[in-house]
Amino acid sequence: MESSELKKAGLKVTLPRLKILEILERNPAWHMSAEDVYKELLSQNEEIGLATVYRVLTQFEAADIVKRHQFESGKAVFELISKGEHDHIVCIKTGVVEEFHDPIIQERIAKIAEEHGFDMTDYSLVIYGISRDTCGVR
Amino acid sequence: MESSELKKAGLKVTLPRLKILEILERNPAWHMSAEDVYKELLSQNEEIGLATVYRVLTQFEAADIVKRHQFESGKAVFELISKGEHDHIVCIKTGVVEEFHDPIIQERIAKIAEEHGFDMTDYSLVIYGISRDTCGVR
DNA sequence: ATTCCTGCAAATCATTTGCATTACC
DNA sequence: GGTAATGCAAATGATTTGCAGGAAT
Repeated sequence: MESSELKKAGLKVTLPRLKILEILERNPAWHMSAEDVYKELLSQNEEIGLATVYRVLTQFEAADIVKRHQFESGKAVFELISKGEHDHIVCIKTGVVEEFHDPIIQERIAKIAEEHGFDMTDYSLVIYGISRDTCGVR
Repeated sequence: MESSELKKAGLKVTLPRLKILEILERNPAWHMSAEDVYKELLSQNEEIGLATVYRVLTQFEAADIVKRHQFESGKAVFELISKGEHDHIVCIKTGVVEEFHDPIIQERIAKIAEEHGFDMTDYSLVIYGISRDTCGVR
């Protein structure tokens, strides 16, 4: 049950938090903005304010339940952390997001941080391009 | 002379544009936000509005004179493109930005884009961490 | 002269916050 | 019942835009 995840994070189990968690789990492929989550709630006739969505997502981030990404679009998107580490490749036309994982890159990144005398806390790698599949060919 | 760069981009040669270009060139190590540039202008007693700074930086971006980066800080930072390609390593305590360049990573990135059927237009790689040098040890 | 550029103030967008009310344990 | 969470509206911070006046070619 999902409520245990919330308790473990020291968050009271409330309807908004459960609903938002459920929406994120139902959209495994998609990286959702706060607005996206809010619209989804509206379409389910849930009376949850946008401010609450922001608050909950921020709490989830602090609790390592979701990860916040800043792609080029200006608005932050969130995804569940549950699935293992991965990076992103984003279509600049359609917004489609795919994921990848490359041990060679990760190893190099760790080495570079070390060489620069940094204790790495995180990194962000996003490839931007045009998906030949979904954008038709030219 | 810098004015040729502006003309080539189809931009009229004006005082604000020259001043901003000069400031970016004088701060080679630093990645400046619009606000940073604006403050620097003020300290030089230049009567240039913040809106103009934003407009000029956006035009420079479109003309491939500068690159816009969205680090985690919430505000965009800009740097001259002139220097070759490089990626960034950012100290989350001090905001210090260092640069690096790794052909192995770039090669892998190109390959990954290819494998996913993307025509890569760009990518963004930022390492976050704590700089042992500038943050003292603990 | 014409067209493009600038400054200012007001507008917009994403996100955050204050406060009175409500829901959990 | 008491504390923490929510909804709403107003506040904030970064960036953009409308418009009238000014500069560059």
